[in-house]
Amino acid sequence: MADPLYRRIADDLREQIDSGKLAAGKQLPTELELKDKYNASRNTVRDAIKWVISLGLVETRPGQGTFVVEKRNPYVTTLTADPAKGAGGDEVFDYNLEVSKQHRQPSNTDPQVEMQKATGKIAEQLGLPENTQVISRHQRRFIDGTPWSMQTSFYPRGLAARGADRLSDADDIEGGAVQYLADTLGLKQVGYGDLITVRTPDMREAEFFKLPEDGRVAVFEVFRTGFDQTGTPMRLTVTVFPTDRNQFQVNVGDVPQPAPSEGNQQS
Amino acid sequence: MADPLYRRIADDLREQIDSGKLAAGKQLPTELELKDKYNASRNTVRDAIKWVISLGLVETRPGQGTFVVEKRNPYVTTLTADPAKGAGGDEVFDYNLEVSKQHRQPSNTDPQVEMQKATGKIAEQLGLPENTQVISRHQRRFIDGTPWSMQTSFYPRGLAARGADRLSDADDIEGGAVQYLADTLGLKQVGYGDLITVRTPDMREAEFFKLPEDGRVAVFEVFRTGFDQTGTPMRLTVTVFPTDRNQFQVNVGDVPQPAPSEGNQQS
DNA sequence: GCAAATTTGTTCGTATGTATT
DNA sequence: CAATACATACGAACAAATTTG
Repeated sequence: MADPLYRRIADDLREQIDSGKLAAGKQLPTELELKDKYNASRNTVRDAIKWVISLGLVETRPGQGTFVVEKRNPYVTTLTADPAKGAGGDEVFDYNLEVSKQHRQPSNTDPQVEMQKATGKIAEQLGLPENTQVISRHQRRFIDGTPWSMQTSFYPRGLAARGADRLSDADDIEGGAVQYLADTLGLKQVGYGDLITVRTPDMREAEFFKLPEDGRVAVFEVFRTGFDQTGTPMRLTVTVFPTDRNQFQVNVGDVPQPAPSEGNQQS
Repeated sequence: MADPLYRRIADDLREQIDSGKLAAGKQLPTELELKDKYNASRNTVRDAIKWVISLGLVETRPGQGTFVVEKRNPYVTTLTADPAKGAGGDEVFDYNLEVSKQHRQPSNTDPQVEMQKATGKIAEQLGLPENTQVISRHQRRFIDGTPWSMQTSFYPRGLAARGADRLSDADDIEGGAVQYLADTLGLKQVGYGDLITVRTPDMREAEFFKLPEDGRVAVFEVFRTGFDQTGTPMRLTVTVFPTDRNQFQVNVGDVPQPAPSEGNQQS
């Protein structure tokens, strides 16, 4: 019991939440009530609450109170493409299809297209010199109306110059960009590599996903590099997903059909 | 300037770190110095520091000061097995091999073997009724001496009864458990599925990985379910990795040899 | 090895501001 | 508009960890 007071209070709150005595969505006693209950000052009680906030167990709403966080129903993205569709089909199409299969309603914004200079990681993954012009296509996606992911695809600008000019259009590309590149330039994506990382969200991401500004909810950042038949990177897709509502599935070899995780709930 | 004072101070500190004016590993001014610099109280300065801590930019060390965090060199785990080795070879062997390839020194503890009752997710993934006896084999791994992952594999107890009794031994299984099961029982792992999730670490994990106790550094939890030739789950491996020093690579189709990310550094 | 100085950690009190009901 | 509840801010004192002389 050498632990500081605010930690002991926090541990007691945590125990009540873990045991289900304080159910998800329920309101905790107010700061003033807790102050009396634990014979502590209001500041100490607030320190205890900050601790359990940091553990991701509760959240405070100004003027309302402190509430036990509700677990979200995670959406599972399968990174290993269905062989039937070839390696890494259309992102948007796949996405809408997969989400529907989990009986949830997908939607997405129109692509926002920009010309940019490739820097750092983008140039590196695409195998281009720094500051080469690239086409950037950005899209935001929702599931059942809640923001789910932000995606930006980068293509070497040379592809548009060589005839794939619709890459620069701010419209969805029917059948997907990969199929379009195969049709117009004979450029086939024969494989891709995904690099999965986790970091704190930046301000734009926190705003879009409605995450707390202090970065306590991390985001996945997935870098997908697609390769053509010559082994050259043909595109890089960077997708950001909040870790509190997303999971990934990777299947290798023979995996029985109803994948072990489907429309599930986290422990 | 409607922003509260502690946020303005925090933003100023953040800017100095992002711009490199405060380099990684360097010490920030002390709380008393910052208090003078910003004409704020010590408590307000401390609130500002707590904010940048939450953003993962700095850390405080009692008695020493506040320091800009050093980025870790991430270790990249490839989840899609090399086809040459068959689907999902030996975990330990693969691990040591892969780590060596990234020119870093792997090590791991001896397995800690226990008999347990399958509950919740474990029973579900293994396709067993709740409270069925399972063999649990737990191991901890290090890279260059720093703790890197905690892994627990669960096998239906029936496998040991049917002749694979070394599953219950607290020793490394030469050539890997998957190979051992193939040799003794003719049970071949023909495929596996990985489910990648992120959550806050529990106390044991925080202690082992030396993570801050308040859960601001999340962990990956990867569930790997292995299937035999009949499509039956033969084992479940749950591995926990801190997100601040781990990344995952998934390759599908033809991906050129020097994988795009190798011994790299995060942006 | 110890004592002093430095620096962050904990706890209280108090006052006022802002958001919501 | 009033009441309630969390947010911001300051001041103060003592504790604990670490470094330094």
